Amino acid sequence: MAKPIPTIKEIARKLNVSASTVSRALHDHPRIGLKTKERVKKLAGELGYEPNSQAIFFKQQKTFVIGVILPSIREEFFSQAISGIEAVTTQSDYTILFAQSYDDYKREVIVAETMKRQRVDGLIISLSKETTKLQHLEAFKEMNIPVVYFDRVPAGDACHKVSCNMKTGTVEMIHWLFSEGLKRIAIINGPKALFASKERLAGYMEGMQQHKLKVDMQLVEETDFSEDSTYKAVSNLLSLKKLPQAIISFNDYVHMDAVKAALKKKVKVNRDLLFVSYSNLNITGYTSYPPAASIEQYPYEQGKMAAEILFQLLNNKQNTDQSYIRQQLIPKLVLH
Amino acid sequence: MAKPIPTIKEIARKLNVSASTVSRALHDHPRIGLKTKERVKKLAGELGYEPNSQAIFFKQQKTFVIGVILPSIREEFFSQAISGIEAVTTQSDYTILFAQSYDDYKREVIVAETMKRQRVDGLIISLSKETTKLQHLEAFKEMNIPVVYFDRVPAGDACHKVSCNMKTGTVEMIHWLFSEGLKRIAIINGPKALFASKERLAGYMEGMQQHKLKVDMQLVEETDFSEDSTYKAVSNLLSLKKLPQAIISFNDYVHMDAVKAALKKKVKVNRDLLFVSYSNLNITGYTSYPPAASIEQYPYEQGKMAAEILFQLLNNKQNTDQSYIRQQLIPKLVLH
DNA sequence: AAAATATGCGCAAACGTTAGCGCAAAATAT
DNA sequence: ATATTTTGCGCTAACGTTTGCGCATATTTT
Repeated sequence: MAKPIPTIKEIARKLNVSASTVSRALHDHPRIGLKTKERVKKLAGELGYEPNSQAIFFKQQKTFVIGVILPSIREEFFSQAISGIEAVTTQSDYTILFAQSYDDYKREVIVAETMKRQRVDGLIISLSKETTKLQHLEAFKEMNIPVVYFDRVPAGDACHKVSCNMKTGTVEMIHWLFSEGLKRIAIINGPKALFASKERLAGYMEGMQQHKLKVDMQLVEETDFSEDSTYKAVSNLLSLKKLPQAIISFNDYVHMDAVKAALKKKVKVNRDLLFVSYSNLNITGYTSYPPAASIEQYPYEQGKMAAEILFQLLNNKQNTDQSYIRQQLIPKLVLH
Repeated sequence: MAKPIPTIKEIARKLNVSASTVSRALHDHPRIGLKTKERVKKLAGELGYEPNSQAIFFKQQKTFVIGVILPSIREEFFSQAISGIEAVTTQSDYTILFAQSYDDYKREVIVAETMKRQRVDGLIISLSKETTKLQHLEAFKEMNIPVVYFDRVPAGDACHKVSCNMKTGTVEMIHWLFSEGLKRIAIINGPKALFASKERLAGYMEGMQQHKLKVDMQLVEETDFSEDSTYKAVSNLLSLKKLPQAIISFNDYVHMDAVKAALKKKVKVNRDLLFVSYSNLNITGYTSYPPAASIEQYPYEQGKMAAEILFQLLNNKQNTDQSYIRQQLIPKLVLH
């Protein structure tokens, strides 16, 4: 019943040869005779032999597995990103050990440790929004396991990372809004701690200043991404004496909640008040009020690039070159 | 520079004790003296020792990894399902080896083989829509690796599976449509090969017959899930002499494309023609024309149940009981 | 015919960890 | 004081695979 999983040893025993001969025969080693090779391969086929990667990788101190930690796969942004990663790993016969942090720092630490124990060959991670300390990830460096961050990346320079330059993107957005004649531009930003929020804010400031528009901090709101929090932000903006003419939402999800809130307040969306956003997700195409413009952040490409950088690091094991790779994608403003 | 990854051996050497003592000390084995335990744990902490799961699992012939193969994580249904799976695996210190088939049979075969080589302890899979042969998965059984199917399950009885009873759900849907006074009910079904399509069709037939509505096969269309294909299906339905009063779409994605098509044809969606669907995804809440009713298929719960069944099988390794576990969830009709 | 080379295969060690067994010394019971 | 138990630890083998080395036998070159 519980048929034993066929091993090289078993094949060797049945064929009265040594395990090394079987191993070499299966790998077409030149020093093994043709007849022996055939006998081995035939039996291996019949038995349905599958090499035990666990054993091989254990011996080689390599797993051919890379860890991927994302905040939440339910977000289209991340599900596209992981597909980009997968596109690269598949080509190199790597597999993905997957976990979500659910934007929970503690969980991120736990799953990171699990992956460390599993001896992933490398790690690709997009940080949880709570994450400020990086010890759990520094530990990978000490074990010589390369880590590549993407999208939600740490601020410092001492890491490999891929991200979109949201500052540039935001400046471009402001340009466009200005060219449409809109001057009172509000922004619903993410939590201040997020690097992504800082970038957006910096871009907002710069864009406004480039057009000699004075920055009114009443127009800068914040959301923790919950629907309630976004609702509050919209309420605040709509209760200003001088109403904003445009609202930039942190991403398409915030955008959708913001529109929902505005509709409740009887705002004529995209007529009285223009809504624009980041991410450019497919789903907004199905909604009643897609953003008038959205900044494409290329999640698939970001994932792909992160994976490519990781493989570059894996193949440069000698690590002669200690510099850090930092790639920035130029986001694109997409008009709808 | 390339600091060696700390091992038990290294700790043993530095402390002048044997490797077995270190191993036992770290596991709080009663036969190890208190002082020794402390010395070992202290050094292990300083060195940042992490047990090498690869080695342990190799020895134990167990990986504490389960494979998960899904058609596409971009679909909210599957991203919810994997979260359900993860909720269970986390509790048991298992990790997820993840891959997508992209609804491509060949890819499904390839990733299944990779997982076999990686010696996953078990596999959870939702079949690609192209999959009709199951040899690549039968191979797992021969290696005594349990396989649990969910949602897109094989038709036969000889497997463990979790799914929603879409026949019941469809009958219920017809009941409701009938109670709303609608009698000419069309359905845009999925590819005939899919078990899910067969179930829906069976439910459709039964529902119609229960209300003495004659089944007009002109009202039964089919889509391969591409936007074009769905567009064609809608066109066909709208060119019938007697127009349908309601359209049941295979899922919410088909529904959204169907609505898009209908709008192009100047149909007053949900007024002249009622659109209903399956899946009850969150995103439809943000769309202009959410389905008037949708059948909740509990993806999170399906994933969770599949994982629970898998663990049940893993813990019953003796496999005394050779029966197959088949769970059916009762779908719920949600009105919008 | 002897020497050099090529061919075909086995032996043994190694990767990191665990667990059964055994052995000495210390502690307890007789 | 002797017998028994307990405590603390080391030795060894094992998991499946790969690989350097070595040893025959077979083939080719002088």
